[in-house]
Amino acid sequence: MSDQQPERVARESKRSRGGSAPTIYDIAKLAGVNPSTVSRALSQPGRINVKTEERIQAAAKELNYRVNPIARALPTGRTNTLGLFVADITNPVIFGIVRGAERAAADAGYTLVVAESQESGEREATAIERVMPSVDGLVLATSRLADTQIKQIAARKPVVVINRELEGVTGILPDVERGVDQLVAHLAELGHRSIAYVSGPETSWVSRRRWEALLAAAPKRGMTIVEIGPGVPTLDGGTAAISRVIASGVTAVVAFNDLMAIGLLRVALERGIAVPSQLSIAGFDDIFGSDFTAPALTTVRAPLIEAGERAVRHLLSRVSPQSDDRRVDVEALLPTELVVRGSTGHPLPGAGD
Amino acid sequence: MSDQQPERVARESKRSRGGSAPTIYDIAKLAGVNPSTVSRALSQPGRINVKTEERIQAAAKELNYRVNPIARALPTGRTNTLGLFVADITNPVIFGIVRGAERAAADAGYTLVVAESQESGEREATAIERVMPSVDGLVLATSRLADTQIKQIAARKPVVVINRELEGVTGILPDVERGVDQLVAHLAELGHRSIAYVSGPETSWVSRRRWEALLAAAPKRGMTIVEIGPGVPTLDGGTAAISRVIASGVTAVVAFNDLMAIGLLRVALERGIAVPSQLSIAGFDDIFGSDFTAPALTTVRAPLIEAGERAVRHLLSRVSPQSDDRRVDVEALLPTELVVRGSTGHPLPGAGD
DNA sequence: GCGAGTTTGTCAACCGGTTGCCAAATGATG
DNA sequence: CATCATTTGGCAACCGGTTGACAAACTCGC
Repeated sequence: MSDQQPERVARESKRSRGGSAPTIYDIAKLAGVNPSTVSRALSQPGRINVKTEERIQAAAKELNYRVNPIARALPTGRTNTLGLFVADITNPVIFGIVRGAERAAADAGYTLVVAESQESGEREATAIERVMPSVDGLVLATSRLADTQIKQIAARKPVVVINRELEGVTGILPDVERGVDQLVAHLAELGHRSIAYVSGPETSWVSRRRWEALLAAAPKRGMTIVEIGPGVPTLDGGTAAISRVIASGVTAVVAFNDLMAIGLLRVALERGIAVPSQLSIAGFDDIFGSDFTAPALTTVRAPLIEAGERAVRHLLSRVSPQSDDRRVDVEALLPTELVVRGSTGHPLPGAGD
Repeated sequence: MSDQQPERVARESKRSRGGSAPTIYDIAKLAGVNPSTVSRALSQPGRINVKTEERIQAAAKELNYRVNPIARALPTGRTNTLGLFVADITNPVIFGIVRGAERAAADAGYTLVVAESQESGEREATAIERVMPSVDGLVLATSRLADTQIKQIAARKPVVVINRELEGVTGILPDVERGVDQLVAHLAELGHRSIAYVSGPETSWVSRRRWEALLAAAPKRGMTIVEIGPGVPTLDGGTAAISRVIASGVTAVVAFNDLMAIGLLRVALERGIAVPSQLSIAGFDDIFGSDFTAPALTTVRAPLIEAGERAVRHLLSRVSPQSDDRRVDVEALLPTELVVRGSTGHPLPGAGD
């Protein structure tokens, strides 16, 4: 029976009436070879006779062929896509991470899916669940998930977390001590003897780390330090803390992040507190806009773009080991550094008393 | 011949040794039905006997089944993914758009792919080409592509452009006149008689529109207006324009966007020019941080989150018509409004002469 | 000129769903 | 109880690539 390839014929005829994108079958027909040969020619250069390969390439160009990533992903399981999950995409701390990640992914020919959990662990879990099957790996930048949840996810797909330490999961971490030491030294040099730390969310690993680093550094310089918080990591979280800061009698306050620091700065100025002479203020991250304030904000800069880049590059090295010769150094902590601007200065004699 | 289902058997046995995610075949086996029945039960509730459907649901739950979006996308062509393309993800104007788009997409169960062209039309074209087959539609937020290129893309997939007017392509546009009228009226009221507009990139549709609106509004209030530019839409672009602004002798300057306005503000203060008494400065967009400056920036706010939301919602209505009853009103322009802060004020007598 | 070793390209299964078609089962009706 | 209409669910093709196995064609040495 001439059961040749009825369905194939049907397909060709359907295809020939244009419309949808060209497939390797179209190329195969045009070049007079088998579809699998086309597939090899396109994805494994050298596997095929040069002459044939050229013919196929020509046909592909003529049809303006683009490989269909979805069709390719199905049998291979490789989607050439990475997922980036952030808690709040409008938080300027995120921008740098997103940019670095996007750039590193695009450079490697990968697509980046960005999802925002809007500070909700539940939303985050849902989004991850949905995206999981169609990505090769995930970057969790400011996860609101519990450690165990993250570990479960990491057991299914390669995961990199940023600013979080988790056993068995690669973390991109800042060298908190470095910047904090610089900051504390800077404040000590200016003549401050007492600091307050306005902390961020209770669950924030970063906030704890910053506090611990301050707690270790301050006594070494003969300074006292108190913690005020926890608070929400926003402008409002900063403004809300001002009373307690003032009540504490310190001459310098370090906020969990720049947003809170700016909130503090604003409300301090509103209340007629001179910055920095009556109260020095410093933040963390050096976000966009932190030099817009008057006085501009002293802050401990974190290399956010590099964090995003490194996270993605590490993920790529795990996803496609051959891709990059130079392995990403995940172990090394990201260097943080103090950026001195106008919001810190010598305390007035008697300030803070 | 008992050619029963040799391959299926092989598959099952492979699958049974765990590892990969459960499939509808696993569910089918567990529930004792055909895979196609499982597919129907899961994607067309009601098509199947209630009793059977329940059994399948139970099996799915037991196996913790998640539909594989890639496998689903292949035969249907629907990926449940949208693409968002921006020129510069660190530009604060973008943040709102991204957030609005992400939220609207997530709410509809869609995944958002974000790609950054880094101001390069070529990169943008490449990224679009790569992502195109795996998205159901695209939002171009700050495209650097030529009109004809965009039209070609729009012919292949649903496209929505933001802040750009293009025949045959849906555009989400701001009501520029509204905010500009308010701004010009505000300046006139303060006593200004001459304005300069520091324009953005030559190719920017928005910059042209803003200039046209100013050009129309200023004379109505008996004010003169000059254009200075084009310039790059960044802080540096603003600072670079200061000499020409001063030379023009105006008492008020309106910058293409907030970044340029802040650049102008900074360099003006550095040069000892009092703001606003010697020079009033205003911007556009009301980006994050535009109220951090001293004085805070007067600006024409654009509802960016809504722009992103509306873009995606419109796209969704085209992609899955049944999804939403209420159609998105794309025609309506997004209302812009003046936000008065400290950077505009009465000109000093003799200022600008 | 012939057998061994390589290269090249074809066959067909497969990834995990979706869906048109149809037969069996069920239910309604006379 | 027979007949016809309606559900219900199975079969198999299909989406567009990838890839292991293998046969045909080609190369080479003796």
